[in-house]
Amino acid sequence: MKSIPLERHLCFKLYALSRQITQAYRPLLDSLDLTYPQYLVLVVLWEEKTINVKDLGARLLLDSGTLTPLLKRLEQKGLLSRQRDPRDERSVTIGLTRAGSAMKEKVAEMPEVLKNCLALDMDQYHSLMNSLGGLLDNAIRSNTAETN
Amino acid sequence: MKSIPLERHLCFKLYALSRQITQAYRPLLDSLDLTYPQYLVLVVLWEEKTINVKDLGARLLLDSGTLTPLLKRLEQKGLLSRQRDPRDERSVTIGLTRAGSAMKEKVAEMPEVLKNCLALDMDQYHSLMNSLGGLLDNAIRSNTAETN
DNA sequence: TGGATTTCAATTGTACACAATTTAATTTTA
DNA sequence: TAAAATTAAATTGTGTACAATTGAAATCCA
Repeated sequence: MKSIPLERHLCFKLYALSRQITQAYRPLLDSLDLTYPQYLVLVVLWEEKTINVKDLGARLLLDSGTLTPLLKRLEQKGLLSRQRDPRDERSVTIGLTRAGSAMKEKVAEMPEVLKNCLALDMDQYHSLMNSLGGLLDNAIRSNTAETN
Repeated sequence: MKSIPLERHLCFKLYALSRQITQAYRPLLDSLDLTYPQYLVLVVLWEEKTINVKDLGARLLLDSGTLTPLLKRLEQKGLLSRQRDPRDERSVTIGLTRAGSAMKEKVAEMPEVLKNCLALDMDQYHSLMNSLGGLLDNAIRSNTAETN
């Protein structure tokens, strides 16, 4: 049986590219003592101001096993607060501290870093964004469909 | 300052899509007692028959810190062999066992799994493959460029 | 040629990912 | 309404990723 070379694997291109982008962000994020997933949590919080772990997980497609320790680290750094919802003690509400809000200004050059890394023009950017958006929706639907 | 919503982040789409594809592969890979990175190592070996850790790392963009324990696990499962190169004792040569070669037949439906997950037609597939290939090259070049 | 440098894999330590389980709280329903 | 079922986070355990260091071997070069 003939095997398909690594370079023809779409999954590998996505996997490798995603990691390379994280590498490109690393110098800036390191200087802010942030990891890439921690940055993504802040992106959501700059949008939402407040969100519980379940909804944050739904946005980032991450579960509490990943988020709980990550959120504790961000809390340790003084960037966010975690508190049980008094209306539903099962739920934990995440909110930004002043330092967490202020971090938004410090990551202003993130888009520029990505642009330099990928060397994409606006047309390619939007086209790729649309393709990936559709594929992500398909993949989520496909993975969510119960095999009953 | 206005913040960019998570959904407009190209990096997040790539990061999330890559993980969703791993999820789609999981049932099949689980049934074979393989992880996705372990599968990728086998993909390279089905191509090369034999390769050292350094070259394998260059192909997969992974370092020995990731590969050494991963390769030991594949060796434990009896899928590959690891041995010091007698010509250069610093180098470790990886080779497939019969079971490792035989695994190729068992992952035959991987492309079909991906196709069902993403619902891509051939044109979209090739177009995306080309875009991602170019971007990956750019990203690697950008990340490799020393900041001297 | 022999000490300095470089190279390769392994090791150490931190931080994700994610399946599976646990614990506590809420909701359903008999 | 009280037991059963469900839900939300946290916990546990395995396996990546990756920076930094280590140790051994090969290469450089004065």
